Amino acid sequence: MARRVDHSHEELGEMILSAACELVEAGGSSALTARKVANTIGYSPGTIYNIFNNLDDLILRLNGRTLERLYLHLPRPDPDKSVENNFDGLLRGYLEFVEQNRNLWRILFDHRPSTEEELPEWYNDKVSKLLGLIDRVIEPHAPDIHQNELREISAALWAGVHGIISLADSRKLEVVSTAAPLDLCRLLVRSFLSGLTNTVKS
Amino acid sequence: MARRVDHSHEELGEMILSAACELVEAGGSSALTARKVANTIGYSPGTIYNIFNNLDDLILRLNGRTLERLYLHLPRPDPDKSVENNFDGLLRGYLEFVEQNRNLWRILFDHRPSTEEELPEWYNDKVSKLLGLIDRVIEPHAPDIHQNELREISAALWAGVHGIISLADSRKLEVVSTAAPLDLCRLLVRSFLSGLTNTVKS
DNA sequence: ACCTGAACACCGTTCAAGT
DNA sequence: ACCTGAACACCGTTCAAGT
Repeated sequence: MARRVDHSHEELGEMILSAACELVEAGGSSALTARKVANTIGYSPGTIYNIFNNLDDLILRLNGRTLERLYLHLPRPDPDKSVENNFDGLLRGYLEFVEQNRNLWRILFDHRPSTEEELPEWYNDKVSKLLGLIDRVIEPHAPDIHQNELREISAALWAGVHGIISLADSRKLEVVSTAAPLDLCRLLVRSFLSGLTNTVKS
Repeated sequence: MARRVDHSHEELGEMILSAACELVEAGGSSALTARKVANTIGYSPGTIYNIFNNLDDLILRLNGRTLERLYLHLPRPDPDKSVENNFDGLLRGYLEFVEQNRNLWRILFDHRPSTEEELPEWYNDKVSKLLGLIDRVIEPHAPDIHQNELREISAALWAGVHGIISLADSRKLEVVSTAAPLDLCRLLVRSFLSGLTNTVKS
């Protein structure tokens, strides 16, 4: 019908992502549809596809923002504190974020990269930045460690914690334990870190 | 159109679940639709809803079967073997199952219980039976442990391993480590078990 | 009693046609 | 050049009407 110069390409992208964010926060991932986004910003469905390749692409950008916000929400590791203290800070920060942004957090991990293609670099960078926080907690604990080993340790620990929180979120741990997710995470982290020195002989 | 006594209520349930299983194996969760299931078994869409409450209910039953099959696929812990050996057996069995049944495994964990209602007892029993395998591996390692603590340890360890495998599956660990999931799991399990004795003073 | 299949209220995505 | 909105090919779910 019309050519509208009300909003630039970039502005439209912003508006779409904001609308998507609101819709997910309010109604979970099933509330995020191209039609609803279009409706929210007062454009037609087709407009979404002028800016994003498809819904998957849109979700990937949204998840990028969530990663960014998570990074800003987590406390910075303090070299003067103990490893356990620092890790506990990250843990509590992460759980707090999950609680406050449950639906955004869910869509962050529910989303599976569509095909065999790699995730874009800007996305991997954001993930890497987050893992860097864990590196910085563990590094002083094992100063002579190889960079590769450090990354494996961070990855294993982070993935382990994530597993507990994500299974707790889908209520698949209720059968098996009444313990709070935070306590299970602490059990995992403490034992893992305590056992690390015996296992990795650096 | 017709009353068909070709198949009993139970037979229809079987046929539907088999068809659902095939569809998921072949095309992932997005290939599982009521219409396709109906088509596969030669009935109308409405028939599905005579047997199951809705698609969620159908998926829950399908997941029950997957849990059953996973239990049968895993090796039984051997009291004569070491904890590490036994756990490695479970680990390799689990990874093998995931590889051979990727789409069924994905739908098992993607599925989030719809409302606030509890999971049915028959489902929780199947999960519990699986966790029991881990209990039996750890128990001889710490014979004087409380039942509750044992369950927490099993849960934390299982969830941790699950986290690694599930993040690896969605390629969210590639950025951070080139290590194979099995190796990351071993790192987690070994350090955790090694550190356990220092952490839990039973 | 059992099963149908049309109907309702939705989807993602495309693309010829308008301004 | 930009945006539309109708169109296509799908969804889950229901329920009056058939046998």
